[in-house]
Amino acid sequence: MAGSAHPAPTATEHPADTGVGTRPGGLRERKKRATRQALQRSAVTLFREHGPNAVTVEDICAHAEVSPRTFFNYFTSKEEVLVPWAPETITNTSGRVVSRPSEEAPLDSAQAVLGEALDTAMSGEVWRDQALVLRDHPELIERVVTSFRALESSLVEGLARKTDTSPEDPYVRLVGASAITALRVAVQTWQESEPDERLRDCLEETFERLRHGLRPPHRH
Amino acid sequence: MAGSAHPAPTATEHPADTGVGTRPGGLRERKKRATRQALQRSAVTLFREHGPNAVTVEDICAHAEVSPRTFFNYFTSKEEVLVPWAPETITNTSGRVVSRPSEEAPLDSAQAVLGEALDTAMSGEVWRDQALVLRDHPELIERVVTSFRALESSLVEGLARKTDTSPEDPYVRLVGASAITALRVAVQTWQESEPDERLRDCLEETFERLRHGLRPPHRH
DNA sequence: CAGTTTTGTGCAGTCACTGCAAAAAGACAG
DNA sequence: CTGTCTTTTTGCAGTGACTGCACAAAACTG
Repeated sequence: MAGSAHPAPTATEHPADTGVGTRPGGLRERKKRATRQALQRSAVTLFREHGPNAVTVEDICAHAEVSPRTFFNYFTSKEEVLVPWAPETITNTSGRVVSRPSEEAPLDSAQAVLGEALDTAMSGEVWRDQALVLRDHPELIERVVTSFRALESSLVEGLARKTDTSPEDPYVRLVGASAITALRVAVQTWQESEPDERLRDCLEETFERLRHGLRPPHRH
Repeated sequence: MAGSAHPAPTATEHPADTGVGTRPGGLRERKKRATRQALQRSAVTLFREHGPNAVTVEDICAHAEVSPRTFFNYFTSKEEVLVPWAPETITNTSGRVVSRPSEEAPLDSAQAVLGEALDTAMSGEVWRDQALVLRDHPELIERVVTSFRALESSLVEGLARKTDTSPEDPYVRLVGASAITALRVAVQTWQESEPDERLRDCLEETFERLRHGLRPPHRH
């Protein structure tokens, strides 16, 4: 049956890579998601409680009731549980950019797509604790930065396709990188602002400054 | 002798922190610099030859002819040898920003200061190999990102003092973060450009795009 | 139920990194 | 030169992240 959807189903897949053709209703799928979520929730909770340094992978797994070895079937490092983006979000980003209106400026497309990504992230159950842990332990950014770069790459690829250039084009690269930077600064600003401040507004304001060429704000 | 230059000379200092009052001519000072340099040169060279993954701290120390334990007296992680900034550069940055002309726009001050920092880094003997290793092994950026954040912090602090605001001010933060991003993109672009391209020009062009609000370039 | 595929687990091993205490070596006064 | 103080190097023992491998357990399929 060479015409099957899976040309090479023989390859052993790791639990983390949800095979494309796996039906969402299966028990395996549900268990996999449950395990991943349990590990992430346990880890983030313990990080928040005792500080990331004091928490070992063994602790996390004890709390999630799985074997220590299993942790690394789902996350490549202890701190990866702090990544706010679903793998799917990163993958989708380039496509979302492409399907923005063609007359829209690249920076605006980036803002729109990253805004959606942020909404998705914030709807996750662990978002708040993730953000707090990262705020209180800036060293951990090291371990999370790779996922931001992945998001940036996807963003840049989308922008390149949309503007019919290459992902190596300096302009497109700068827009992508600056957009991610704006995202980071917006979140940081938002975290320190009044509780009723909306993240969407912080993001808008930050991108607005970028559009104004980072000129100094007016004094009154 | 409480009147000495060192009020508390009893504290045990680690070799990495060059005590403020140490005379530059002393044999200790020279040996310390030599050891640090030997370790860095050995590490970067071996990284370039066999790939960072295949090189252990033990290998590095064997090549530099010091004990493995000594490595961690100078660097906090194996990959820290790839940081292009001298610790001094990071420290000086805020001051350099402050001493820029007062009428200069913040983004321009940042460009000027980062340009100098880049010149300093490029004058180092290991710069080229550092850059190549980082280009060929993007995963390692994780371990270097902290030093970029430190540079960013120093930059932001200088900008805040210069514009008489606080380092938490969203505008100042964004300018600092964007400037570092521009630096990164400029270096990346430069690495892929023709060999006669000047890094200074890439930097100028990148900042120029930022000043133009990241508007799309004109089509001809 | 029997066979296949995927997921969980145990085990052994490598290696980065740390604290501690003692050895080695430079600095300095007399 | 000698003894003393300070700084740097080193050895040692330990923790814990992470990996490869082989096998057990569980889920899917017919």
